[in-house]
Amino acid sequence: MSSSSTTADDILRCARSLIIKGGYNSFSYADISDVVGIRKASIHHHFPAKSDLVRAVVAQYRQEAAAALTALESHIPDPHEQLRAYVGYWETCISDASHPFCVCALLAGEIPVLPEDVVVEVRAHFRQLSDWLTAAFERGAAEGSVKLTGTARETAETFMATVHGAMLSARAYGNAAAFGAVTAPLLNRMTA
Amino acid sequence: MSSSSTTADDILRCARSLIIKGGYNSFSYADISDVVGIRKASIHHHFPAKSDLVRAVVAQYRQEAAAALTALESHIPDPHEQLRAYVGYWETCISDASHPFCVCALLAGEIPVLPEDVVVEVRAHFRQLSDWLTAAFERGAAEGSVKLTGTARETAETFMATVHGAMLSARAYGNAAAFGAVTAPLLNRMTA
DNA sequence: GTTCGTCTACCAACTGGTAGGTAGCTTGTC
DNA sequence: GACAAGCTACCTACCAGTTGGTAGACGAAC
Repeated sequence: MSSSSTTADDILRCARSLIIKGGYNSFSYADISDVVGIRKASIHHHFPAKSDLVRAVVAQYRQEAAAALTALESHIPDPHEQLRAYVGYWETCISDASHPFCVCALLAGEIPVLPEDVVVEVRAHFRQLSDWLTAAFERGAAEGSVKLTGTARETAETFMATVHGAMLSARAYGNAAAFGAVTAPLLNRMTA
Repeated sequence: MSSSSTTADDILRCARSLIIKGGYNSFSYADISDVVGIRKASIHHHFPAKSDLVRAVVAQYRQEAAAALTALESHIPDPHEQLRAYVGYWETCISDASHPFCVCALLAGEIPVLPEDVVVEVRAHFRQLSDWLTAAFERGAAEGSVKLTGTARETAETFMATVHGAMLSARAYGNAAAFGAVTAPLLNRMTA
């Protein structure tokens, strides 16, 4: 259970990037089999059903996101700069095409056709991110470095939605710069 | 070509609502066959390949959207109220669950796995909507009823992204009210 | 008498998933 | 130190059901 089993990690990594490409129904165990260099049946050994695999991908993603947001909080004291760093992270991911979409934002669009346990994880990610953003806006407003529109929660929800919509626009236009074009006014407006 | 062929329309309508549910790869000709009450092979008579069908769905959707936006423009003179009406339209669609997602916003997320001709249509919708919003913001700013953040184009792109992200949030939370919670601050902030 | 819409009957490829076997490692016991 | 037992990770071989798509026949309508 410690570390040796890199195969399960390889499968998770591969599944993640396939999900980012086109969601739950856009990939199969055969696709993973090709990339990881393992037989289809062996994937079922690690993740009995497809829903198990995708749930594991989202759970791992959420854990990493939580850790990254906590790290960001401890490295950057100013809430305004934290929000900028969050957006900057995605700007980098999109422009180098390494990880050009939030796993949960993509899966959220497919929720009506997703297995229930995956839906639960996706929903939890939205709550988690909204909570973090709300806290940042609250501190920022208290310190006077950030301007709210409505409550901190409302401002955070609007902020999150805009970032997700910006990912969609970048894909639609086939142009990574579209992400920055959307988020730059968002960040500017944030300043009191 | 005139009107008699309602079957093709039935197929288009059905395909549209299936796409709204979960995107390109979440439905099959068999699903449509069940709903429309026609054999799979007969669907192929109207739309030889799946990409033809989906391209037609998006093309029809774009045409309807263009007509609706034009109508909205002629009925509501004030640009600020036009933008409010646009958001209100989606708020209604989402709360009565009749049509709870923009076809093109959903497909945009899946672009890397979509047939090229569908991608072209989706991209065209984003341009079309962005143009309409930009024009509204330009007029609104000129008349003083709307406040810009950056250029009219930038403001429009941010506005569009926020509305799309709000659809995603409503799905993720499983709560139609989440759409309004995101868009209310968006509309309030718009006021000079 | 040809065009149109639908049908039945196929198809190969792929889907997620299962059954059963095997090689290698670890563990407990004599 | 030998050896059986159990476990893990992988394999081949298979499954039924579904996928998008085709061929060709039929009746109705213009």
